[in-house]
This record gives sequence, structure tokens and C-alpha cells, in this order.
Amino acid sequence: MTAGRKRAFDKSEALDKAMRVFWENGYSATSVNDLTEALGINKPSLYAAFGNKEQLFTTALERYMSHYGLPLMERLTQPEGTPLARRIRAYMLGIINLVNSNESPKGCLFVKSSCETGASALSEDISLSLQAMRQANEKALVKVLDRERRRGHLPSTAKPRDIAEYLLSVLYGLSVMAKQGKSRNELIRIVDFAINSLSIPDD
Amino acid sequence: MTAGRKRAFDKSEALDKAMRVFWENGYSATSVNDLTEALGINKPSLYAAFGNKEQLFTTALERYMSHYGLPLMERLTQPEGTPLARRIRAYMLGIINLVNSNESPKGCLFVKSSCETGASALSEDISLSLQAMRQANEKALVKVLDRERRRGHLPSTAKPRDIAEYLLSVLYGLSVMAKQGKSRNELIRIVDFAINSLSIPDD
DNA sequence: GAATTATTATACCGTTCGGTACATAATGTC
DNA sequence: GACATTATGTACCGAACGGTATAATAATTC
Repeated sequence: MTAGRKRAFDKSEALDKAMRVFWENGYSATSVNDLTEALGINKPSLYAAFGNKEQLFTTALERYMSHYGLPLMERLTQPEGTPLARRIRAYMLGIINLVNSNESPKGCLFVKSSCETGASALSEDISLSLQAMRQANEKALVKVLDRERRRGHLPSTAKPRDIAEYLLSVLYGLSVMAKQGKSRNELIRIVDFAINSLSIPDD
Repeated sequence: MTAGRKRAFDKSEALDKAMRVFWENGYSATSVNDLTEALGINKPSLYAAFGNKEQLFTTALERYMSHYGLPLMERLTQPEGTPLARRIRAYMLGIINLVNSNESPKGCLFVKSSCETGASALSEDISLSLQAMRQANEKALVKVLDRERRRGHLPSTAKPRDIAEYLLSVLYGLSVMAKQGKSRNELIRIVDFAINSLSIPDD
């Protein structure tokens, strides 16, 4: 072990708190003071542990995606015997719980951050990594749908990429709807309507 | 006419420019200096003409909705003889042109602003008026769909409110997708997929 | 043309911004 | 225990923030 005074706070817990502050306020509207207050540490500790505001945001965003976004993907393939439509529904219900929970800020940090993209707010680096995250998400979705098609759970004429892009659009829309104050039940109704419209065969 | 020196700038043009700055940067990431530079006026002129930053934003947002959002609604009812699916498509293509144009910032100011809702960024007043705008939009959409159903252009079992909420979700998603760098053609593909899924009768 | 009214430009207000210098305190290595 | 190393708390940096006081400049009313 290297020498030096031990860090007095849990870095992982601090990152969690920072993620929540960004989730609540967005990048631009979050000040370093907001962060140090929420984390209960001083500025030099924050800068020593996380670099600067932008780097902390990037780290928090990656944690958000790996901690909240990625685990939900499993619902698309498991449990094994479940019909595809039901698995997609379970996935989307997971997203609803994410964007409309009493335990966390309304909306999706990823969507919120994507909307902050542009001229001056978020750096080009962050914009690009947001795009990369969406591409990865889309790719994973296409992969699942492609496999389902090969297994006969989707018509052979179905286009996995089209379905994936469409589903992502609906999901992004759900996040905005949540921010707009829509209730959990209203969001579920939207998801059910979207899935019924897809008219995926039952087996 | 009241006495006093004449305003040296066109207030309407200035509001247009302000709207565009907010559209590009969002509320939080836009400074009053950004605004005065874009408008080519001094701070006292801005404050005299528009109140303060928040009031200017509110005015710009209302202009955005009435100038860009409202006119598109006509496509849902006209031209008279066109099938409903085609009218909905025309409406959504209009939205695509709005959120992905070379003449204006990518994305939708309304969606972007809704995402800035929350703890500290946007005031409670603005959040509420954003909600009111969405409700009005939704209501208008429901009204159109209800009329179409009565005319037999939708199954009698169709639920206008469900369809309206669903369509709005897709539209909001399109705005996020545009921010994510999706091309016009990709957005059109999403809209076409969504409309085909709806499987609205052709007449 | 004097009085009044509104807009302009400059310069400034206190506050907050992101970020850091510096001294002190605590840990490991030797 | 001396030393190197790392974290902490305080206090501060220049710059930018939203907003305004003040005085000069035009325009209208009478």
C-alpha cells in the first residue's frame, strides 16, 4: 500500500451522490458547490478524487449507464421461455421505473444529457461519448431482435434495426413524458400501446 | 403615440434571435451576455424590452410554440380528403424538419426545456407552463383523433387518448434522436415504422 | 423650443462560477 | 522516529454571472 493519509469518504458513494445531483440538475445547472455540499466534502478533495467537474460528470454518466441501463438489457433475453413481446415489455417497464421512481430524480440522465448537447453546455468529447453509448445500446437491441427473428419469433420480413431505432425513440419519449409529470400508469399505457402496435406473434 | 426615444432594434427580430440562442444552448447554459451579443443590443435595452432572462425565455418559448408547433397541427386535418395515416405522417415529417434542419439548432426547444425541468434550473412557473403546453397539444391531438373515429377513419375500439399520448412520446423521442445525431432519413424511417405499426385503415 | 418620456451606452454592483495555493493532519515506508 | 506521501480545511484567485445606477441621447407633446 502506498503511503499518505487515507481518504475520509467512500469514493464510490460519493460518485453515486454526484450522479444523482447531475441527474437532478443537469450538467450546466450543477455547480461545484452543489456537488461538494451533496457529497459532504471540500473542493480540493473533489478535485483530487475526480479531476474536475467535467471529468466527474463523465464518470457519473458511465456509472449511470452501467449501473442502471445495462442490467435492464437482460430482461430482453431472460427468462428464456417468455414470449418476445413480454420480454420487451419487461424491459420497458424497467425503464419506466428508472425514469419515474420516488427514489431518484424523474427522467433519464442519458436523455437529459443528450438534450444538453450542442453549442456551449457539454463538451464535444461528452457529446461523442453519449452518441457512442446510444450506438452501443442500439447495437445490443438489434442483436437481440436479430436472434429472435432467426428463431422465428419475428416475421422474416421484420427489420431489426428499424424496430430497435423505433423502440429507442419510444423509450426516449418516455423519459421526456416522465419529466412532463406523467404518472407511472400513464407511461405503462404508452408502453402497452406501443407493444400492441408492434403486433409481435405470441410464441 | 407616447413620447421618448425610439427603440433602435426590431423587438420581434430580437425575440427570434433570443429564441434561437435558448434553442441552441438551453436556459441554464445561456448567459445574458450570450443574448446581448446575439441580439446586438446592450443589457439595459434587453432588460427594458423583455424584463429579465427568465421572462425573455418564457416569451421566446411561447413564440417557438406558436410559430413552429401550432402551424403544424393543421396538417392533421388538411387537406380534407387525405387518409388519416398520411396526414399524421405529414405532421410528423413537419416535426422532423423542425428538429433536424440546417436552418436551426437540432432538437426541439420544448423537449429540451422540459428536460431542464427539475430542481434548480427552470423555475416552477416555467415548468408548469411547459406542462400546460403539452396538455394543450395532447388535447388538440385527441380532438382530431376523436373526430376521425366518429367519421369511421379509426376503429370504434380505438382510444384517442392512448394514441395521442403514444404519438407525442414518439415525437419527443425524435427530438432526442435528432440531438443524438440521427439523420433526417433515419428519423423518417422511425416515423414510417411507427405509423405502419399503428395500422390505420386506408380510407 | 422647453418639458417630458423613453432608449441608449458605459460602467459598475454584489454574488457565484470553476479551480487552486497553502498550511496542516494523518498514513505508510524505511 | 524521520521522511515521503496523500488528504483535508481554509482562504483565495480571476473571470463570469444576473442585474442596475447613471448620464447622455433622441423622440414626442405642448
